[in-house]
Parts: sequence; structure tokens; C-alpha cells
Amino acid sequence: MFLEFKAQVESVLMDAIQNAGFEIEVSDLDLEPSSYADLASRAAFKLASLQKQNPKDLAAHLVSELKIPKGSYIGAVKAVGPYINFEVSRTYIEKTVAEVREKQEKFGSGAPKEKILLEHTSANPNGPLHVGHIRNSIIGDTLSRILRRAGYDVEVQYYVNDMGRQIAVVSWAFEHFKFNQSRKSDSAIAEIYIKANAELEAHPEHLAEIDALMEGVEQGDAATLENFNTAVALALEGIKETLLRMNVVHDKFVKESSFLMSGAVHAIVERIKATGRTEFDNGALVVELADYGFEKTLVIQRSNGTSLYTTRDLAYHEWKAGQANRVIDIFGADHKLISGQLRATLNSIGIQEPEVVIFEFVSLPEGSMSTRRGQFISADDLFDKVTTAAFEEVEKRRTDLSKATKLEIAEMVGMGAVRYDIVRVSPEKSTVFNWKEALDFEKQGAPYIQYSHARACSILEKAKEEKAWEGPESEIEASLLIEPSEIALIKKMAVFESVIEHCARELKPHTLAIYARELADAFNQFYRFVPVIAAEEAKVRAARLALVDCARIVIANTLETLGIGAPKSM
RNA sequence: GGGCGCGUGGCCUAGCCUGGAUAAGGCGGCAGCCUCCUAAGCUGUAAACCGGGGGUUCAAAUCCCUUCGCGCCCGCCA
Repeated sequence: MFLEFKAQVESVLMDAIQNAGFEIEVSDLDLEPSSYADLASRAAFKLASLQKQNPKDLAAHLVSELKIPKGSYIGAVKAVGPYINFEVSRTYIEKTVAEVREKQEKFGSGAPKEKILLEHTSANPNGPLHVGHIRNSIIGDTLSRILRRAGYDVEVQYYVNDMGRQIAVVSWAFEHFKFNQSRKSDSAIAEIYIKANAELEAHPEHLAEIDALMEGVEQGDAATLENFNTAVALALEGIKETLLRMNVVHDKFVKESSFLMSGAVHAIVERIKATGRTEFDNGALVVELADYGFEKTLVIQRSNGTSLYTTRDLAYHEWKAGQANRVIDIFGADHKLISGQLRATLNSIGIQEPEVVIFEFVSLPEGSMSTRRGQFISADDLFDKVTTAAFEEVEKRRTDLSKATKLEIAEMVGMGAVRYDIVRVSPEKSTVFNWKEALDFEKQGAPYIQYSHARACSILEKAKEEKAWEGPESEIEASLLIEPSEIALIKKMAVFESVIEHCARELKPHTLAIYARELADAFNQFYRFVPVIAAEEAKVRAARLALVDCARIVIANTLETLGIGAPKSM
């Protein structure tokens, strides 16, 4: 709805500018929402410098030239100083309500678009996911949900490192340490992986055994492969469980080894060699990328002839490029350089490069996290503590509910809090994990938004019980929705689609988190100031109930896009 | 040493790309609001010269230069 409004403002304003005898680009209209107007134009500033005239006079002049067609989404227009302020019309308000009621869970969705292949998480299967990994999962999953809502056909993949050095260490660890069957499989893997690393550090003479294992896999040795697979499967089983609890789902788990087996790794190395930008450096095959701005060469083959992660990743990206129109990767800040080199190398052989979203690190007060050193807070641990804290909150507030219901709510609230807490911060900000904040269900969090959803549901439920509501299909007079907080709420709902569109274009999921909070703010203020069930007139009550239903829908759609549960009661 | 990112009230963040109207929100502080649809809510209030310095511009948190601080990277690891 908002996008149509904006288009109308653009068209009307461009006409006025033309009628006034000026010329300007649409982008110079500088249309932005502000606290003064639904859309404000700063075109007068631009024209002022071109025409050498006072921007105030220009703004007033342009407003006098404006012609607003009947039934337009544009209501009042005012020149305030150099600004031209546009308000939406009643038509806009009432159509928004009608559109939400009609489209329901589809409200805010865009038209079908091309296929996108999005890769996220892809953590090494050498232990459980920790709080650093889940920033990747949550950014990636939220982005995939945003893109789907925007209309893209999104396939989500997890790239499984099933043959790197770390996995060789895990495999080696299996033969030297006892695997604890009673623990969650990924944690048990981490346990022996940490021991193995300590052992290898103390006795570096064993490192040759790791190299031997890696060569075995590279050459397709059945027994070694089998051992690697067992280790990877165990770790992955636990990781998948953790992802599922976060409401994160991957369509495919793609193994690195498959590209070696298929010959794709060998083929792409040959293709890179054919560009003439490779050379041997102490026996290793390296790619020269100075013309792409990289001082260091990129090693794509060890001197013993085996491939590296990067080599297999090149083959993986070649394959991905053939599967979709766009390829998006979510990587941690430690991948900045390597992903740049990867892109450059792909570009040099004419393969479509991925769009890379980089997020900065989550560290602990005592330093950065490391699975190898055993210094990390596992995601499972965080989830358990958060849902326990949420359960205590529910217990305090709702003595009327069964334990099962309270547990269900606590799970939604706790996991929602985790997801929201991570997604609300823009990815380029590095953060320090803090237990106190993680366990604090503050207003700027998922519980606040979930609570506004529960309140909306509760009003509708009560109205149904009291037979005061004819249900979502009832005829209403939207013209009765005139309270300031009603209008503010409707305007907030109307921009949902444009927020989705913006997040999808910029690949910035945190903007949606901020919108969710603002939407909840708008609903809570409406809730506070406008009686619904207690409304005097039946027609007004019906219109307000319909509005509550709309708010319920848009809040639920927003939460769904954030991958956060929308409890009907809490 | 080089590259990239970040630096906004006591604390955590939004805004920066695409410069413009009082720098926005939360936590914490202070003062209020439950005979009324769930107080995980609402209202009010104090608190920031947007790390420092310089520049561009009619206009800079936003762009440019410089400097300081923090994070990440600069492996035949991933």
C-alpha cells in the first residue's frame, strides 16, 4: 500500500515540477517518511541550487501546482519551509484495512521472483553450534524468510565440511579417546576433538597421521572415508537438532567431498590453470589475483597434490551458480579476505560470483570463542537457560494454565528472545555475549512483540465468547476508524510490504526487527487508549474488532518472517 | 606493518550507503497509572556538543582527510 502511495506522490510531484517549468530526476525528489509527514520531499533543496532560488518559495510554488486526483492515496499536502509534506488519505487508510483482511497471512508478500540459493551456518561438524555460529544461522534464516516473503524462490543450503583438517582430527580422536555415548552427539564429538587437539599440540609427531588421513580421503580410501562419515554424521545429527529448536531449516546439506568425487574440483583447477594466472610456489599451486586488488596469492592445491577447502568451495560455487539466478552466502568476519579471493577467482573464469553477507564476531568477555580450545557457550546451553528463565516468568504471571501450556509458551518466548536479540543488531557490529542481557526479557525484545500478539488474540477470543463479534468475515465500516492511535496503527501496518522489500534489497534483516517493535508499539498504544469490546456503538466495536484482527495478522506475519513463534496467549 | 569493520546519554542499540526540519528506542535512574479488552503494558522526566582534530557544503552523526581506541583477517586451517 505504502509503495503505491509513494508512486502516486512521485507522479504528482513530477507533474507539478514540469508544470512549473523545471526539470529534475525522480531520485532527486528525496522522498522520505518523517515525523512530520507520511512522505516528505526535499526536492525544493535540489531545485534551489539548480535555479538559484529560495527553497522555501520553490516549495510553496510547487504545492500550488500540485494536482491530486480523486480517490488518490494522497490526502493533505503542505509546504512547510523548504519541505513538501504529504499525508495519506482516508482511502489509503481504509484500503489498508481491507487489504489485510483479504490477504491474511499473505499480506506483505511480493510477486513471484527468481530463484535464490542461500547458504548459511555451514559450521564445521566438529562440535555443537555455539553462540557465534547461531548469529550466522539467525541472520541467514531470517534473510531466507524475508526473501521468500518478498517473492523469491529460495533454497537454503548447509555446506558440510566432511573432509577438512578438523574432521581428520575428529576421526583421529575416535581412535584415541572414548566417545561418550550418553552425551548429545555433537557435544560428545567436541569433547574428543578438544582432547585430540591438546594431544596433538603436546605431541606434534602425530600430525603426520592427520596428513595421512587427509590424503586417504582425497584418494577415496573406503575405510578412511567411512570413519570421516561416521564422525560427520554424529556431529550433524546434534547440529540439526539445535537448528530445529531455533526454527531454522535447511533444504539441503551439501557435502564438500561430493565435489571431489565428481571430479568437479579437478576440473575447476584445470580451468583456473587455463587462465594463465596460476604458478607453483614451493610446490603448491597458487592463483595470482593482484589485478583484483589482492596482494597475496590464493593457494588452491597443496604441494602434496591435495585440495583445500577453498578449492572445493570454488567447485561448490560453480555448481551453485548453475542452480539459481542469485547466490547468497552468509559468512563470519574471518571469511572476509578468503571470500573476496573466492569471488575474484570465480570472476576470472567467468562464473557468477555470490553476494556475500558478512557478520562480525560474537565474543565472550574473556575473549573470542573457539571450539578447538573448548572456549565457547553452546547454543543448547543458551537455549536451556533462556527457556527456563522464560518458564519462571510464565509461572509468575499465569497460574491458570497447565504445565504443558506454560512450557509451550516458555519455549516460544525463550527462543524468540534469542532470535530477536541476535537479529536486531546490524551484522557489521561485533558484540560481546552477556548472560544478563540474554536472559533479560526487555521491551526491545521478542516477548514484547509476542505479548502484543497475545493481547490481540485475547480481545478477539473474549469478543467471540461474549458474542460481540461476527468474526473476520463481518462487514465493517472502516470510516469509523478515526482515533489517532488507530490511524497510527494502520499506517504502520501499511508499510510492512515496503519494509520487506527494503530488507530483501539491502539484505539487512535487522531492519525488520526494528519494524516489528514499532508495530507492537503502535498496537500497545491503541490498546491503551481505545476501548474495543467496551466501545459504545456496535458499528464502532465491529470496526475496531476488525482492526484488532488486522493487527493480529500483521504482527503474526512479521513474527513468522523473523522465525519467531506467535503465542495466542502468554 | 597492510586490509576490512566498528566507535552515538551510565550501559546496549537505530539512524550513516542515498547530507537537510527537535539525534530515535531499550536497559538502568526518578515520578506516576490496574473497581476498565492480560501491568511481559502505558504515561511523564533527567541524561549525548554522535571517539578527537581538520576539510567539503547554504546545511555533516551521515561525505572526504587525519588521528586515537576496539574487533577480525593477512596459514599448503576452515
